[in-house]
Amino acid sequence: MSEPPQKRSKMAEAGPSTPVHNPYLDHRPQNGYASGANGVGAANGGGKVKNPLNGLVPRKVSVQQCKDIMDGDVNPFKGLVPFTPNYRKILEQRKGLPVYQKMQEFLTVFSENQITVMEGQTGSGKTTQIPQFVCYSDLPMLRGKMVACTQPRRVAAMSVAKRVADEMDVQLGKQVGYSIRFEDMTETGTTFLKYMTDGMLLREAMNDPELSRYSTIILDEAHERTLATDILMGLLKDIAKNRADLKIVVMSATLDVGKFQRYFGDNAPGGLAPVVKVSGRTFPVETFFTQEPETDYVEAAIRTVLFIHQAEDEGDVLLFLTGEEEIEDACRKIRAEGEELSGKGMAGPLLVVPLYSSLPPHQQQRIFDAAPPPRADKLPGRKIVISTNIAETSLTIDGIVYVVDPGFCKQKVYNPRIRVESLLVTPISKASAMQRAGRAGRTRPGKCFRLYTEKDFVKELEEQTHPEILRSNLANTVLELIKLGIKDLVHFDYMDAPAPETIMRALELLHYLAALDDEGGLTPLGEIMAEFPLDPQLAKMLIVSPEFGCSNEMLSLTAMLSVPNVFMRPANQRKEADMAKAQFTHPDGDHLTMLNVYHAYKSAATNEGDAKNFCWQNYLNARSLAQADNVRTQLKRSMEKFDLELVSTAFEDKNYWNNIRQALTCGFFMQVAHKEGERGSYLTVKDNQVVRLHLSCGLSTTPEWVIYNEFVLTTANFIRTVTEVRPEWLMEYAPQYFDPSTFPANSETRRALERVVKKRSDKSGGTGADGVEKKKKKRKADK
DNA sequence: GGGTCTACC
Repeated sequence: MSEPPQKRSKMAEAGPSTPVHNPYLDHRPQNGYASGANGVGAANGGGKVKNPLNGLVPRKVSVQQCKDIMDGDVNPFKGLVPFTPNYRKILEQRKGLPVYQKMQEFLTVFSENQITVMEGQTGSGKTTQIPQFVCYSDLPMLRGKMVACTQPRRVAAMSVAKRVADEMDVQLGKQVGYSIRFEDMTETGTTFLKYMTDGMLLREAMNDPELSRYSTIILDEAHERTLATDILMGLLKDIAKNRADLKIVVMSATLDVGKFQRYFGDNAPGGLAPVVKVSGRTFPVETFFTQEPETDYVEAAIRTVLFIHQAEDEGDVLLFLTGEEEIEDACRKIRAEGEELSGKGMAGPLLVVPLYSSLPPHQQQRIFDAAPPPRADKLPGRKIVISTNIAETSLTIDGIVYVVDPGFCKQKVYNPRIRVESLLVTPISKASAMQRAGRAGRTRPGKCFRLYTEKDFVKELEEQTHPEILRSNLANTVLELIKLGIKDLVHFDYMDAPAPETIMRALELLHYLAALDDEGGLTPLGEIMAEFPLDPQLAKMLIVSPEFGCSNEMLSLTAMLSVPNVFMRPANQRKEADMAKAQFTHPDGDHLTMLNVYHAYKSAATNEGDAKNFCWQNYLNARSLAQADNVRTQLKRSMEKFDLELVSTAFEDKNYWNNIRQALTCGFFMQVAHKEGERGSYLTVKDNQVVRLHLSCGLSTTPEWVIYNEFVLTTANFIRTVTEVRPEWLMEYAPQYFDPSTFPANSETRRALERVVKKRSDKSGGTGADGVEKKKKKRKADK
């Protein structure tokens, strides 16, 4: 073996604390590293093999020292066992990645700064390589620390961790692992590089506000600006002030890296955090615009796809549309037109494949099928994928050469004034348009057809998509922030601050749910609510449910309400699907129907095959139900953790369903609508929005008072997943919210509430104690 | 008559 690396290190010589030997290595036995079977002594055959880490000073490791580790004979992270041939094969590939050329620059910036911004285009290799460079330099294992790298998506966290484990020649779940909801593939004391979802790191911060187990935190895909990443950025900026030992790397793909530099540059020279840029490895994409704006983008898109099929060279097409119905419709039309063209001998055969998230996995897989072979007359076959935004970031399809971009997508928007989150078809941003175009150049040069004018692109499209934090109801986020110890939510250092009204709405909700006290701190109930991975309303109804003797049922219901819709309704079998649903329908409300479905599923599904069969026969989404079951298990563990009783009322008891509806009321009393007039029209309480019951609603009558799970804004205002409630419950469990004197005089809602007050005082001669308290006493008395 | 972008805990 060559001379000890530190003698060659210019970097180490430059540092003030250049040691003769590495002081950190003296601590190995204490911090659990290199002990037992993985230990240095176990594999090095009597100390003849030198540890490549000897003499390295964490965070002052030079590029040469890094390369010595990578090119060495033994794996210093795995008990000095020799590297495998596979390791060397992958290493050669790694050396070809653009980011490898930036190792020197990255290590220098990383060594000298607390916060580093990394701009890397797709295909640069930053997601796999930068965390490894950080590990070589940071050497977290020598101090019992970890490097975290966050991802917006679970699959990414899993697949990248697997790849990096291979690259580092270690077993996944040992030195390199991942942590996502439902799955922790890490080993305490062994794992030093952990890929995880951003939401998972945020959860960890709730119990470890300094994130003290990490020496470096890498936020990847920060340009996506997920809610969790945005909150983490604010937190990390704050934590970094108190933890000089914490390093932060923010990785982004877009050109708008200046915003990250400014945000993280408070203490940097010129107010800009240092940036390292690395280009990607993609092929050029030629972009075309229309001359005139299109009036009907779906029609224009279909026309363009057929034009490409007839006029362009071989290569698959990706068309972006906004939703399931639009996509299925376009698929049918393109298939029909394609067959006609093919029949006339004007074009080759087509394979048209839809892609959206609610599609069952085996159908999603079809996007990877090969294009049909050419016909006898040599006209090439072609695959057309018609997709939602899922193909923009989450799924990559190789072989796409042509992208058709009508310029729209469905986006969540939140209106705090009426407290409604809805999906709207909106123009995409420039950044999104660039991302879509890039999908054409992954395997060879491609073309992107934009169905809007260049002028509109330049003048009308926003630079970036509005970050999620500006488009969401923040009830959940605000609860998390308070749990994280953030006192002043309005002045928290957001990269983009949400509207104060949005925060106010969240605080108001939490206050009414009794999660917050008058000083804005968490109540004991609020503390528990924050621990549940649920919206506050759902958490509340679950936590109070033991008082109503129905916590087993509420576990099932909250799980069902936390997963995508379980009812399937294929376009050509709507009648059959509706009939199947009717078997489960409870006349008093959709929440109760969902519970019926869950119970039927559980009794039918004793094994996986039966479960799938039951779902198939009843037009139910097997994936959703399996997910609900998974969620339920997790929630049940939380219930047990907080000693919340798991109880049921006997099914024969006349209060079985009422108890469930009352617990529901405790969580959702702010989502109540009151019937106005006889034409099936409702008015939401306080916000006074005119709404109608959604078509999917299974109520047998139109009750005077209903609780709804969702407000949907499509062709009109609808409320979805609706259950009848009694006004007595509203006034008993949410006396403040339903105090008649807080409603406008002469409003129909106020008069209805006053009638209830009168009826109650006639009956009992008084108002009585707080509802939940009374209920508690009643249950105690029952025992 | 009317019906679900994508993720995450």
